[in-house]
Amino acid sequence: MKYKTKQKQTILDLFKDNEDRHLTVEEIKTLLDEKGENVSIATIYRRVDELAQEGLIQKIVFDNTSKACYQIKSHDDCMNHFHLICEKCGKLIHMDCDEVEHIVNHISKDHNFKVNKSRVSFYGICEDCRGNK
Amino acid sequence: MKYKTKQKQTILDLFKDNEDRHLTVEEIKTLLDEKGENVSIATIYRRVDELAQEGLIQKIVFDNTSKACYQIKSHDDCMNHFHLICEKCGKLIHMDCDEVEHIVNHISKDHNFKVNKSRVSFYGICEDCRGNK
DNA sequence: TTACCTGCAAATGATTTGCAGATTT
DNA sequence: AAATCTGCAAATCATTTGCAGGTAA
Repeated sequence: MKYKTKQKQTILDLFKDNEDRHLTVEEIKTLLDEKGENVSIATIYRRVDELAQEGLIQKIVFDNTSKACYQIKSHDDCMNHFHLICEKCGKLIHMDCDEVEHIVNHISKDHNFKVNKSRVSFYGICEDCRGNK
Repeated sequence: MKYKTKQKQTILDLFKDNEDRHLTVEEIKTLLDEKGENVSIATIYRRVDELAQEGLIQKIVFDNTSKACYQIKSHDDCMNHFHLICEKCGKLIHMDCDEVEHIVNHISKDHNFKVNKSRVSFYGICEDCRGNK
């Protein structure tokens, strides 16, 4: 991180405190406001974009929304990380699994494509909602 | 399709003529204009949304853009369909593969989640660009 | 005839940008 | 001091909506 400001650090810290969550820019704003850390929306957009460029967080846009989400990248990244999105209750389940790794190997070997990051989302009905039917 | 208008049919036909492509609303507009079929942007948004609701086409938003894409759904759908997106040249490769099917089975069985549709994208460097380096 | 459509132009929502002053290196 | 930042307000871009006719069932 060549340039470091209080605001940028504040934003990054928030991601560290929310390792397992996706945050929209608006959620970031609200969470920071609640902590008494006031960072303007424009700055959040700018820093979040930069953090994504620097590879510290990852940008994700789901098909059923118009807002971008951001999430901190851990060393194992999204390489073995799935999203299960319930179409009924909207719940987002993070699922860690070896299956993606298998695919990545397959793609590298059989399709000669070097994978840097992945996005794997499944839309459907979650356990709870299946029960409730 | 309970209600059918010339415009809606025109749009659906365009998707049929472009089975293998993702189209943005703007691309649809341009392609229709070129064919002398004038459908307003607002109508395209409305019909494309409806077609997606009806399950005839599918909405996709990639992480590196702010525009939604739409693509016709074939009977085998996106259940065994991957996206490989080259971060260097921007190329989008469609890849049909059994691997997704394996995962879907795994999710249903081991995670008790009924999958209706999937979104599997890998970002990285394609064969051509690997060679060019 | 009634329900739903169309195009247009105005409205909305998310994101970006220009600018003047502040902070980091 | 120079580079890059910040907040604010205005601008932009994609998408949505209200309305006054038009078309499909």
